[in-house]
Amino acid sequence: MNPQQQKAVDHINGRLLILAGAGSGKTRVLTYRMAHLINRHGVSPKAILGLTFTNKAAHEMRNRLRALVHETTAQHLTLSTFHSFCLHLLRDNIFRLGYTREFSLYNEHDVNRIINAIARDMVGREGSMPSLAPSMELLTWASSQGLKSKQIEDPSSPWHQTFVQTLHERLTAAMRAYNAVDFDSLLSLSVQLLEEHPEVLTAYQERFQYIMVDEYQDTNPIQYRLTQLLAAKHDNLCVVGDDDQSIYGWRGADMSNILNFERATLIKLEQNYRSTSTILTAANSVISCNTQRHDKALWSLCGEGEPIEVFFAPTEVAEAESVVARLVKCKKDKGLRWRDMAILYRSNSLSRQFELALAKQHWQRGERWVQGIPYRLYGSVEFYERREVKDLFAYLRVICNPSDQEALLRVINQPRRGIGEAMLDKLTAYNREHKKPLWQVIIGVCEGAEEYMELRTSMGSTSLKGLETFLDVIATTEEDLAKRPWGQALTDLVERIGYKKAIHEEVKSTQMREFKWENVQEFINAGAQFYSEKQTANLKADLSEFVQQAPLETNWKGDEEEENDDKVHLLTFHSSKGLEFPACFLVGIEDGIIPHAKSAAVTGVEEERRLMYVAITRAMKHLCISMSMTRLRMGKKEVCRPSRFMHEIPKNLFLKTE
DNA sequence: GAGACGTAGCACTTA
DNA sequence: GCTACGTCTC
Repeated sequence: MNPQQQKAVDHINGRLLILAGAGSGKTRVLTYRMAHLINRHGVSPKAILGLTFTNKAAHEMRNRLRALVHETTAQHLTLSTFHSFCLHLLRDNIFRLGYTREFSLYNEHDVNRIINAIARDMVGREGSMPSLAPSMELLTWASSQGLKSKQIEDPSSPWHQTFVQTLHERLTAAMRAYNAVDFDSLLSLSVQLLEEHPEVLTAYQERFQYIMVDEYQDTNPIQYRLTQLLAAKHDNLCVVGDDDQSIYGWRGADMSNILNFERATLIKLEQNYRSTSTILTAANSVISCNTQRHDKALWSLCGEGEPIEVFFAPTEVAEAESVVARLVKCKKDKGLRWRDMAILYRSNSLSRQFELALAKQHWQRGERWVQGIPYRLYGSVEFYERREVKDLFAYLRVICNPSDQEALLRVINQPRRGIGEAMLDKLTAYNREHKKPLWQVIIGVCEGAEEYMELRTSMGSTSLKGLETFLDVIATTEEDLAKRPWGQALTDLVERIGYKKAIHEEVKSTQMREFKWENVQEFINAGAQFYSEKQTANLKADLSEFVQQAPLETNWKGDEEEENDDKVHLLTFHSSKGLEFPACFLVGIEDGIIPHAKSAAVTGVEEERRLMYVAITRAMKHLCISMSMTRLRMGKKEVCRPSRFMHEIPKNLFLKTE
């Protein structure tokens, strides 16, 4: 521990702000501080709460803690993401707000589908749909800020303001009717619950005597309120972050939370243990151009190291090929493994050229020449997001929460069973007009209840049969899950709906088919494993727990397995935060890409500069920055200029190459 | 002929 | 993944 780190560990009471620069040992300080509280001050591990933004950070913290305290002690701390913490809080208490414990958890994609449907209904069947992108953006913003419908503003267009307010109102009503909660309302409902139910708040306040928040610069107003509420009694709130690494303003993070943290002791961690001084000088001089920041400068004892390599390529293809050639050279000359190297870019679309170049490249493995450098592309579709997985989860969602109309519509005709759009329109129109849950409308139609006869007779025999089959699948699966091991019940579900055949018919390439089928198997395995760990008597409670945690679980296969693979990393600047690599290649460093043309108007150039800062500070020893002089955009060749941030790095740090 | 379904074309900031 | 459009089926 350096003196500042030690001070942060020892300072245990009251409000503490730790400004932890990139690579300054932030996680180390946090975990030592937790261990210190337990070992030295006799604090119960159950009284400690650590909130993070990613599962990875939470796992990492617990893992490191295992080395410092007893294994079982480490299990007793609450170390989780904001979202997962709120999920558990709501599971126990959401009944107080009129939802049931089996509520469905929607991700942004689910919500967008609902918004689309509402907008379609508002515009009318015939009317042409305006682009919903601006409205979606405003809605997302509103929910990250915890706004009510009437508080949503769009100064530039009164019409749009009203439109979005109405959308928001109807969306909120729909979510309530579906007994569903999205990622943002996971947080806002938790705050609402704590504010409206003092007995719940008191219980949480009394339990958590020491609260620590990681990546505090990324908190939004709701997360701010949540931490304030939880910490109000004991006031032992320690927040850690780096205002210079605040790169999520566009999704509602409010930097003033860290800039104006009240009544706090301030400790700055400025010694960097990651990078050479050359890399840090470059990073410092870029970030010092920002005005809104706590003043600080990173320094390191890692030595000066190599200069920063810079090159211009004539085209994006040439840029990718040059970068890949340098990877090979790094491996050969510096003895780096593939996994020690990363290609970083501002937007996902830039990855394509590099994937192609990596696949083409020949290199020497041992005695042999082989083609294709192995790589790991971050930000590809998460397991839970894959269509087949999402479909199967949707069946389970319908079983534990039949009000979940989004899930219902997703699988009612998947695989196809003859219920088309026209029929679904009729059903949902009835559901809206008569304010009956869609699920009940379907049951009513199938059973031929009096009030549904008119609707029933208007439907074709194929559609009716399809509905009956669907209801039967749901009922049988529910019975199965209640009395048999889930592994078997889920296998039967997949069999019953003929999913293998459906995949076979729908997907052309053998490789893709196999991939999808593997995902189905993986889904069944996940269910079987959950069942073997749980096995309580209450099916709905268990099933809903299984279903609810899925969207929050981002790494199904586990990071460790992936991290041990020897592969080059390809990732965006955003997803690189918190990581480090011996060699980093920053590509496409051109004006319009970074700073991004669309960003200036939204979150301003300072956030883009912070993003550049984050990217630079990922590099430990070797940093290479590249750009292309031309680039294809929408099929047209355009001339590019180097990013303005390049001019903010002292020239003497550069080594220009071809 | 209505409705279901298959196919082709397009997508371009960041989680 | 979404939309528009052509073809197939009840």
